[in-house]
Amino acid sequence: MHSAAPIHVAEPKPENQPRGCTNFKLRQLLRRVARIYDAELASAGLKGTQFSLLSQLLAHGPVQPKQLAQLLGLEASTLTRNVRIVTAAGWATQGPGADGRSRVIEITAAGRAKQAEARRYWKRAQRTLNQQFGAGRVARLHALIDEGMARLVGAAERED
Amino acid sequence: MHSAAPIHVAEPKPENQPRGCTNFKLRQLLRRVARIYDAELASAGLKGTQFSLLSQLLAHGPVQPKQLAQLLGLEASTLTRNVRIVTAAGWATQGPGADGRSRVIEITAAGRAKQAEARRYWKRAQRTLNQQFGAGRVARLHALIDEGMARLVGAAERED
DNA sequence: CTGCAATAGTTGCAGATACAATGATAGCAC
DNA sequence: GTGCTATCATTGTATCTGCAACTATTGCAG
Repeated sequence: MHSAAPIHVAEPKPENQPRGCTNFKLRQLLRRVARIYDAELASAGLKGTQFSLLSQLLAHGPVQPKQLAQLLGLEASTLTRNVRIVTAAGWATQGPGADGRSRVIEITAAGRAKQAEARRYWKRAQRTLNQQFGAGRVARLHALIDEGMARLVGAAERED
Repeated sequence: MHSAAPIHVAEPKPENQPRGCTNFKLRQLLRRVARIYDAELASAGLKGTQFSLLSQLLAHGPVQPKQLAQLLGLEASTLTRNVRIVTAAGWATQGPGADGRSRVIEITAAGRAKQAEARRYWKRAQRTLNQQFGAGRVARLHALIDEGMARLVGAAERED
């Protein structure tokens, strides 16, 4: 795509020179995938991002916003707003941190219950995706993402 | 399917039971990747999505919103708003369609110029990604997405 | 022709996301 | 202890996204 003139005659070997826009392809895929998860998670009244947030809070215990943002790979400003939503729903609380500037975010009992409830629907969504996308492909996709993300993170850190 | 290529390594046969949340992983990756593209495209005053939209308009000529939404894999309502932005910028126009309900969207001369300008920055972004993520990995990612998307689309169509 | 279902697009609402700017502290040099 | 700088969080602004509801047309059955 993204070619003014789509004249590529024969598919060149998909080897070391990627064709097309990775950003666009990823975006398209994410939209489809997110739809599957959101459709299931809606039964628990959650969005995929909120489920991820609660899961991360559950796994890491009380945590500082900055650290949580890093765990989720989000901008701090985005995290502020995402946390506000789950806090308003009563699934998490925000208290003062050790430091006067900082805060501590913690999952509540209601949050744990909601995460547990949603987890069932999440599993259904993951099963649906595995079945439609192909379980082997999903596994290879995960591996590719894990490898590539590590490199992107490394490159970004070297920039600082 | 990249089996026609020289066998580099014996794929360490990934498990057929993927671990982790595909939705979350994709989201994380997209955020990092989009950042690379958006940083470059900002030099042309464009976002990645806008570049995709212009490129699609360029490649397909005057097109109906519904069809354009399908090409981009977007909801019709999302397309309405995205088109509004590029229209406001003077990069596209919306006229009445053959049908009284429908419309026709078309790229303008300014839009072509902008896309051409942005294309240079897009290339830089893609090169940066290839270099950081690994060109081979990007190629494999594309292949995986292409295969998987076809299956997701097929499954979605069977649901209607 | 009338009424009703189907189709195309838009709007209302909610949320996700980032960058830039701002506020509020904290740390440190002197 | 005063002032500069670094750190952490939030707010302002803009965009992207989808679902549900609504509007405007069209097509068609009766």
